[in-house]
Amino acid sequence: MVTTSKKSERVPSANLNRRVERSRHAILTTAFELLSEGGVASFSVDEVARRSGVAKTTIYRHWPTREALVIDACSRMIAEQETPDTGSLEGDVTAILVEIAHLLPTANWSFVLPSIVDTAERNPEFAEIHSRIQRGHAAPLREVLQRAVGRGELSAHADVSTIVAALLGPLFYRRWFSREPIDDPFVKAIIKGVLASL
Amino acid sequence: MVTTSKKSERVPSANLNRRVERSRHAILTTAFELLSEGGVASFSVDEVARRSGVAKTTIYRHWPTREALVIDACSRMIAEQETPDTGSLEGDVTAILVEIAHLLPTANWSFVLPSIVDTAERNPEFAEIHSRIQRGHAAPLREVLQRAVGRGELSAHADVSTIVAALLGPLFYRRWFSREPIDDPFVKAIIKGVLASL
DNA sequence: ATATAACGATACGATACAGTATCGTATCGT
DNA sequence: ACGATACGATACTGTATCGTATCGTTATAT
Repeated sequence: MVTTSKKSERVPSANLNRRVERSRHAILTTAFELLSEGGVASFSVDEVARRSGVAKTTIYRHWPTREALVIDACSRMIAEQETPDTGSLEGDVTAILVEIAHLLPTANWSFVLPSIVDTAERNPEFAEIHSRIQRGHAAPLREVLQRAVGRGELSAHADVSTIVAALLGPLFYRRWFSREPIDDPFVKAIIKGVLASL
Repeated sequence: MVTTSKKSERVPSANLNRRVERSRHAILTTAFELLSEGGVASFSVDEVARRSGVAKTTIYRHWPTREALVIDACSRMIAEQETPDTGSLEGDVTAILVEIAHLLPTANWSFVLPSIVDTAERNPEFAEIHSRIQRGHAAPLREVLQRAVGRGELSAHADVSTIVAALLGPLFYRRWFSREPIDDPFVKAIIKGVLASL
């Protein structure tokens, strides 16, 4: 996105303007907020302009279409999660799932994700974003599982994808489908069940 | 919805008109189709009128608002599923999950459900519909689990809700989140894992 | 055969939204 | 200080939608 040029001395601003940065930030922040509240469907450029105080003209100076802005805002919603290293598979998995269980009812992205999933059902661009978000969620689990294989704690034949689904699936199910609370006993029961059957 | 009156002889039509029935059916069929294609957000009464050939005026004679029509159409999307009785818990659970695994990538409701989930996140009426759909999905599982408890095949202390989440969660996860195929080996692996840890 | 109810066609008002155009002003880098 | 650039305000076009109003036509039950 950053303009690169061979003759960097005549470029108006090698590092972006402060004003531009301010505008973009204000717009994106409001876009986040709006997405969290109403999802992708009810997102409108006019409303972003109203709330952010930035003129609609300026928004269209930075993003060519509404679609582009929504996609940009969604892309920055990917939850970066740290990968724990407790030494044991059970410890790692527990740390990850407890963290997710804590985020699921509160984090902003958990309110927007259904909207993205829905849109992704018919829109390839959103399918791509969704895929990236998804990989982000599963990445720490995949890593600790691979490590467990390396330590010999887990069979090299174990199907990591299946285990991830068995661990994350029930939590996601409770958040968006059965809408039951995701408390500690539940998380522990899921972990115990999955690890016991390996 | 059916009009009941004490003086049934003076009522214009005790059993509804054929015309009314035809109109309602044409409208609902088109509404289904439209929902399957674009979800709740992109659903419009004008489009239903265009496709069904039924005048918009007529649609509003039967449903007071767009909202009411969408809700009615969604309500009829609940998948009725039969409860198997193979004699063993594993047999019953397998029958149910294989059936769901087969429906998930194909059934109409699977394309609309994300949209309903998303809408339910902010709209109580849709939350209610979603809840009914959800109970419908889980009902057969709950029943065979209860039966297993009755037979002594399953401890009376077993947490049925947790087991349902452990079984359905991974399948739903693959359909809408990781978007991986839900093949027979996967389903079997999930069932084996859950039942083994009881 | 006829009255009643349902229907179709069309037009309408109100609102929301995407995206563009214009023009004057404020801010930035130098 | 000054020129380039970004910004704000406003207005505008075009479209989509909801929901209503009107009125003539058709199907229905009896």
